[in-house]
Amino acid sequence: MNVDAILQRVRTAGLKLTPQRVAIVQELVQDPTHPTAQELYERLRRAQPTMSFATVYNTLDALAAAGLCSSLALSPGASRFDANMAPHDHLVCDGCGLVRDVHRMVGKAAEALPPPPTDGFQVRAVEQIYRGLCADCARITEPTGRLARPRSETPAQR
Amino acid sequence: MNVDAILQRVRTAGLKLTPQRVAIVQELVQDPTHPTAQELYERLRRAQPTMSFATVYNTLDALAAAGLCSSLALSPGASRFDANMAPHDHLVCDGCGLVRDVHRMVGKAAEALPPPPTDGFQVRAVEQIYRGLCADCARITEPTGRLARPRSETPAQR
DNA sequence: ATGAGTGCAAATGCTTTGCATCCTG
DNA sequence: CAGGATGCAAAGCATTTGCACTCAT
Repeated sequence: MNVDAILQRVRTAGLKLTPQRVAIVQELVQDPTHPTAQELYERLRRAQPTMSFATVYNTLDALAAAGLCSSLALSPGASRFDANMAPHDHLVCDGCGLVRDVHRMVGKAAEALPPPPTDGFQVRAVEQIYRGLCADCARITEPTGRLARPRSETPAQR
Repeated sequence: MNVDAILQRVRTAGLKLTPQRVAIVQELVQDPTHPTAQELYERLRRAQPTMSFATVYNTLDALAAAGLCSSLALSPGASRFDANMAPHDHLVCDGCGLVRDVHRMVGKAAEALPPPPTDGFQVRAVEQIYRGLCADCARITEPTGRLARPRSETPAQR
C-alpha cells in the first residue's frame, strides 16, 4: 500500500493528519526492515528536530490500533513496526536480529493453519515466526551450531 | 519432563547445581503459565530471601542456552519462560495477556509447515502464535470487537 | 583450590506519563 | 475554537553489568 492511501485511511480512522504523522508514515512505509520506534525517531529527528519520542510512540500505537500497521514482538527488547498489512510471516535471524518478510504459503499448507479453537478461545490472527540464521550469520557460525557472535549486536539493516 | 530429569541435564550441560538453580527449575517446571523472570523472582524470594534478579536472569539464560527451557517474546515488555520443550505453539490473549500451550497439529498440517528456505536462511525453528481473546475476555468484549478493557492489565494466572 | 555462580546496587534501554502548548478539522 | 496532538522531561519497568564474595565440583 502506498503512502497516500495510508494517509487517506489515517484520516478515515478519525485521526488528525499532522506533519509528524505524515513523516512517520512515509518513513515506515518505505522501510522494509521493521524498524523499532527508537530507530524511526533517530531518523525522523534529522528532518524534524523537534520530533519527540512520545509522538513517535503515540502515532505508531494509533496506527496499530487503526489496523494500519502492526507491532511485532519478535525478540526481547524493542518492538518492531511493520506497515505491510498483507498476510505474511517473519524470518528472524538469531545471530544479527535481522527481520525479513516471507510470503505466507498458499494452498493446502495455508488451509491447514487455523487450529482447532480451544475452550472458547477466539483466534483472531495466526502469526508464524521462522527463527534461524541469515546467510551472513550462518557463514560465521561454528560447526557446533553455536553462535560465533553474541546475539545482541546491532541488527543488520538491508 | 520432570524436575530430576532436568536437573540431571543441567549438570550434563556443564552447569553447576546450586540451590538457587534447583529452586528456579522447580518453580518453572511446575508452572504452566509461562512466567516472566520478575514473576519467578518474586515467588522464589519468599523461600530464599537472598535470591537476586541477576541469578534468576543468569539461570534462565543458561537454561535456554542449554536447550532446557525457552524464552518467549510473545508481547512487548517482559520475556516469558517455558520449560515445556516438546514442540508446541502458543495461544496469546490480547485482552489479559494469558498465554497457553496448544499441541502442535499433526499429519498433513504439520508437514506443511517448514517453508521454502529463502536466500540461504537456515531455519532452526518455526514458532506459531495464535492471537485472539480467551473465553473470559471475549465475554466482556463489546460487539464492535474492541476491547472493553485496556490491554495492559495484570495477566491472568491460571 | 579454583573458577563458576551469587548478591547487591547501579546503570542501561525501551516505553509511558503528565502537563502545558499548539494546531488540525 | 475545541479537542486531539505535540514536545519535553521525568518516571516506570525489564534487563544487564561490575565487582567482591561464596561454594559446588
